[in-house]
Amino acid sequence: MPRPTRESYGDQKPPFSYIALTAMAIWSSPERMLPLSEIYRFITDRFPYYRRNTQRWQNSLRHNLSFNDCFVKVPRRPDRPGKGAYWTLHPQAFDMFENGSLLRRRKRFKLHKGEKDSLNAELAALASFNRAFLARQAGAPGGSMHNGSLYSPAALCSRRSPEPVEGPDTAALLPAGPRPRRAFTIDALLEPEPRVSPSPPPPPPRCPLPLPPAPYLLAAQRYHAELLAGLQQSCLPPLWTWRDTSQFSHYTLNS
DNA sequence: ATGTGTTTATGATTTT
DNA sequence: AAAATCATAAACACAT
Repeated sequence: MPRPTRESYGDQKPPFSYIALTAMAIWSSPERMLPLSEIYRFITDRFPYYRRNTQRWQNSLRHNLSFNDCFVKVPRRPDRPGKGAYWTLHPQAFDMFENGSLLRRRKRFKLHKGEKDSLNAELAALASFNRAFLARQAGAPGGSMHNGSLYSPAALCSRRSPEPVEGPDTAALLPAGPRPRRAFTIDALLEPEPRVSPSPPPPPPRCPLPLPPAPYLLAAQRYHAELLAGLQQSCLPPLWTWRDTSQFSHYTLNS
């Protein structure tokens, strides 16, 4: 029998759409979000078919990322420099595949105008937020950061900001859902955390400085934490589980 | 220059 | 048959 483990499809094209492949990649990552290059890598690592043809399928993949509302482009955290943005799945997009099987998509995921606008406002706010952070950081000497989870204490939050951080201050919420979410505005993010969840499991430990703790950095981290919380809440009971890529039936929700 | 993203267009395939 | 989904190409902007 054809060895059933490891890179099973060989040179055959796997029966997954690009949307499915991308969803796998994103969902297999610990943070549920990946930059483009790592999505590529996930696919080529597991499916030899895609080791050739590059340029072709990668173009298609990029097309899918920007065209489909189920994929959300999240700006990089300023303390995580790198090439592109991160891509994640929209919290409401988990029922895209019927029964959770990645083989065939059940319904198209399309956001309505208002929802899309809200989300875009959020992301734009975060982007300008990050820009302001970086600008400020550039203006302040001293702190040579870059070291894993740097929390460069000084160097930020020094004097008045030379440029008024101004982003869309629409009180945008991640659309709909019974999910209680905090408004994502710069002001809201800069405020002290209003006790989000009973168990605060922020992997990056917050610095307990009461007064001037790198507000931008904290806010960006807070944003990511909330995004993750939203994702996990949406899909927690059924988590992606697959042991191996050898059988597509393993690519199901909750198995 | 190259990697990322966005967008429009066209044809194939699948679902209903 | 019509509609939805999917694949591919291609033009373009933007940033590094």
